[in-house]
Amino acid sequence: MAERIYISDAGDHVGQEVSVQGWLYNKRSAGKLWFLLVRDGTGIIQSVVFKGNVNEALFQECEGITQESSVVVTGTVSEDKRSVGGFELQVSDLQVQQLAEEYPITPKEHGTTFLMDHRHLWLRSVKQNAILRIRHEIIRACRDFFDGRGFTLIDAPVFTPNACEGTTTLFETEYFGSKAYLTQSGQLYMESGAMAFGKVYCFGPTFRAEKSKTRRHLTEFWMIEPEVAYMDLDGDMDLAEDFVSHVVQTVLKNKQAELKAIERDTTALERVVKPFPRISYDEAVAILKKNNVEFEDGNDFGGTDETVISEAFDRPVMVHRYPAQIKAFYMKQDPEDESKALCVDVLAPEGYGEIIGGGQREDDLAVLQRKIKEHELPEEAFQWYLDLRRYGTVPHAGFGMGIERVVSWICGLSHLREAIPFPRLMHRLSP
RNA sequence: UCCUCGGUAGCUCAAUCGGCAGAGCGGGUGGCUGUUAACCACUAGGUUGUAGGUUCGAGUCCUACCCGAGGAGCCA
Repeated sequence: MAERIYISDAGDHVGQEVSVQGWLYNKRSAGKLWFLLVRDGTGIIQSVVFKGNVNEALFQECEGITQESSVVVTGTVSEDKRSVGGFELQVSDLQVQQLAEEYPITPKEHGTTFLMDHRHLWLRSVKQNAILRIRHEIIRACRDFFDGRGFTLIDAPVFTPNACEGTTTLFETEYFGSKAYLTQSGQLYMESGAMAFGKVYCFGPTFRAEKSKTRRHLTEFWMIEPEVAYMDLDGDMDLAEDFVSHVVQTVLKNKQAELKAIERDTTALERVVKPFPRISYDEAVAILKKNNVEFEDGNDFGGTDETVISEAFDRPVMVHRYPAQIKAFYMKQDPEDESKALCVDVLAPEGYGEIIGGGQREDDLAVLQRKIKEHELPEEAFQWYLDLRRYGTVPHAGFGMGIERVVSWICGLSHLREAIPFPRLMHRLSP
């Protein structure tokens, strides 16, 4: 009985008879030869069926095997430069588990709507496979980073009773006769966690009912949010640049094959090492003015503004101290300039825009109560949050990083929808 | 919500001034001992998003609607 192996390990079995359990990716014929490209999720191996080596019935069967039929191929592993991947299988036996129906995704071009309609099958293709493996590596690097620094994972709830940043972008749902909302951030809960554990983070899905149809938005996306007690804005920026450079360098180290599969030029990624430039909002506005961008001082930056600012630097740039007016109620005001908030956005290079938003939180009870009133938020719903300022309040800070935006940036994707297995967009709820 | 663009074979697209609805891929049949999205020959495949209208004649022009894509705003 031939040993069952994964295609990624084929190089360790040259000269041995092994079997591979997978699916037919593509096939070609040349008279008395069949070239079956078999994939098993770990790779693709060319399996050569020579008429003289197998019985007539098996050779005949090759003709009928359709794309994506599930097959178990047995043969001897050999090294061959003519084969993509360098190894191939000289087939001695082949079993068809199931003869697939006509497969909709052919090796030729398709439009994105069609591919998105078949997302459950599209995941099988080489590029999508590579992207999602990189996503996995990014997530692992994120967790390793915080786990290795003594952070405790504190899971935030998905159902929430109130908004943390306005109500227009919340998904509302019925909850035993009252209303609940799907979370748009775990931050308020992380602040609670930081007061209990010192250093915490959460990682989970968040939801925004923004009616935005752009390549940078999903209605459901994954966010990792650290929060640290006794940390100020500078410490927050130190943490962010350590974090981002660790994630990028880890992917570069461990996922070269996948980056090559998606044809990502990694020279810009190799420059992502600390320190990152830190500029104030006012300095960022000056960059826009210098580049003749029409911009009204005091506004938030748009997508093209962010691109212009980030193009002034060769690595991610941290923009801090935005006008307090355009930021959320929980942001602490800069004691040296009350009109500014102690916040920071990290802008990725190459036009990928904001990947991180965070800052130091307001830790004074009276100020927070006043802000909640000013933002016309229901104070009732925030009593538990205000308790954090009543019982041992301390300076604290944190940030949120959108995983898909980072995947999109590291992979060089043109759209966020390929950065998550099953994207949820304004016009896309299935598959 | 607003702006722009689009909807033709299973898929990707073409169709000149309003004049016979076409190609590649995929499917089917046959051929080939080293193919790399193989190739060669033959073949089947259509209610042109929907509903009206103009016209001798509409994929093409007009009206309304439906669906989608990109962008704006907003954000990670």
